[in-house]
Amino acid sequence: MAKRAGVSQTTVSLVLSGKGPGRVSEATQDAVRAAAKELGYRPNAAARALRSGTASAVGLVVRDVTHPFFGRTLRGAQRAAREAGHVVVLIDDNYGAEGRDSSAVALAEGAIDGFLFFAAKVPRALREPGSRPVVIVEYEQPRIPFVRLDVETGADAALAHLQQLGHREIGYLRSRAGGQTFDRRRARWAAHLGRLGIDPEAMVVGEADFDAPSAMAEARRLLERPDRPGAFFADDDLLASGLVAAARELGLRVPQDVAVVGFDDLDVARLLDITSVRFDAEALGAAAFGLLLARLRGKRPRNVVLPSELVVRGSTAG
Amino acid sequence: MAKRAGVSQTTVSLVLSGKGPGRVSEATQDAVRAAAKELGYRPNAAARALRSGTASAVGLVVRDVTHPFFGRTLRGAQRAAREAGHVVVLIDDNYGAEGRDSSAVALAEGAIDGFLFFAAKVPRALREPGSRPVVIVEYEQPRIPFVRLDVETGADAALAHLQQLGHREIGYLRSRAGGQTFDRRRARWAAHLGRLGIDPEAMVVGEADFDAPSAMAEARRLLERPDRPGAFFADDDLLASGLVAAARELGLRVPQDVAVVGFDDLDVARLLDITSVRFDAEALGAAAFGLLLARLRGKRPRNVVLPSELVVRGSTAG
DNA sequence: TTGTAGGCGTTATCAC
DNA sequence: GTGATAACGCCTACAA
Repeated sequence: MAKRAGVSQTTVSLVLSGKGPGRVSEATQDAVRAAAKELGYRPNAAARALRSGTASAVGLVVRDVTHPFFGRTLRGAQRAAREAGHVVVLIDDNYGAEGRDSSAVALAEGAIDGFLFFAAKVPRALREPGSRPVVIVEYEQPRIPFVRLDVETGADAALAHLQQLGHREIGYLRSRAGGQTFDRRRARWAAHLGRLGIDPEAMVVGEADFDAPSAMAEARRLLERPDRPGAFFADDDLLASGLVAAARELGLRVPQDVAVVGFDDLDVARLLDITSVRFDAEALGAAAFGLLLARLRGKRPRNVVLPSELVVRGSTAG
Repeated sequence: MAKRAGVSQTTVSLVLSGKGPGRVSEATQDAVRAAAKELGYRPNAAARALRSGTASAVGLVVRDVTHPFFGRTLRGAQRAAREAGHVVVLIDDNYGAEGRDSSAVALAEGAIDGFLFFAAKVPRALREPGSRPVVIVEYEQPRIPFVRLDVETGADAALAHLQQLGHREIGYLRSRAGGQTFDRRRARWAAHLGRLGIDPEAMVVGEADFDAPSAMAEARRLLERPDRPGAFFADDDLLASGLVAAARELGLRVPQDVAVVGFDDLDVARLLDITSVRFDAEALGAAAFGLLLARLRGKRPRNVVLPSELVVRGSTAG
């Protein structure tokens, strides 16, 4: 024990947990800190968690850690967590059909103070009263605080932009992985076409996974259809990139033959010069952690909706 | 306590920690499990960690969570960890100059069994005897087990491929973030040029961050130089993508005017049709966790070097 | 096959 | 301003 070095034990706890000032003399505090440093002593987090009932750790459940947008969100959450002295435990359920409590969630009881669900449904076990607080990102469920992006405004801006360029018919490359955020994009697209008197059901629509081979293959299929429209709306920049890359392969000119808009403003959108609806992913992650922290402190935080911004590039307005 | 429901307490521990068979009767086991489920009881991980000295959690320290290659590595590590009943705690030091112990490392004492360092230097505090086990990924330090990629063979294959296409002079777009893995790439490039009697110091070389704006800006600068060589070697596919995108902007034909090779076989390499040295990122992460697990079990595992594969695409052999 | 008792390292309460 | 003491929930002898 480090107390050997100085004099006491309670005092060590007081000093090292930041409750020294006002209770422990400056001299003693310095002595304790010096001894701790010398012995390389660190308070045991497990013991602290057990005794205090709070672990300074939050779990982050995500469906796909490999998506670039998530990486940025993760960074935002992780930074905010660190600033608050918390740690982030990662749980990748890889689109797993874990209707019941994920094993990791179970595993972490007592070692995790609360959960952030990223675009994933909260299992029943965590919805019961008395269970740990939860915040959802990019998803909504009754009675659970959430942070999400204003995809509606973003989608409307993108669609209006296409209309302004003279496009009436707009195809759609959707994400195979469903989710509320994509449902919202689809709803705006359908509403937009509806206003123009076009039946969305009759439109050219495809579906792909979030990876280049899948996106390109599906994009090729769509672009080769004889009824291919002059513009495409994609759930995400990876999918939009598939469209642009496939168009080039097929010898179609972008934007003259096909215009494309995507979402998220990923690096790939800049590289392929794709018009995109931008969101601040880091802010999303940080806001999510902020809400969870507030909940952990017993507050009832207000939900957050972050704005979007349309970034026009060569894939629409060459 | 769940023991209320059935009969005992020791028994609950035995059953729920999987040590029931052979010590506890089937009937009692079932009763315990039923009661636990009914009460929604979960063993407290903090108490378990305190008592047993093992937390079933590993820390993963990384310099940049947003890099796509890391996302895949993370998935591999996380999956392997979950299969072994462990959890991954993420620590993003964002290229931070944390020479001393990162606060997160300190924070996690007693709640983390060991560390995985991804392309990051291990702080002194963790190198001292008696501290928690560490495994390094894509980096080497004396006396610390590691997993890394065979970048040398990959680089040689890429350089030989360019030579075969008739390229003698090869420019280089480097990563601004240093690291052993990039030093190795550079060494092979320099050796290759040296063998051809070319001074690497006199070659066209640039440096950029791992993001599209930075890569494209630097690529533009390199491609506009009058002494621009006919081929470029890039530390990574993001940087290679910057070269290809900039070349297109400048009206240069790829691969006729500029050939480009990158590393990692990221999605962006497929989208931009870039020749790349592929590695299995998930296997890297899984192997790293495997080594750490072995160390946690008191073994002295053998280091791992994973192979590479050159994927030839249109950026070199159109 | 099951129960009892002690202690892991902290923090909180209460005396001094 | 500082020190003793109990308890957080679990695991592991050891006893029954």
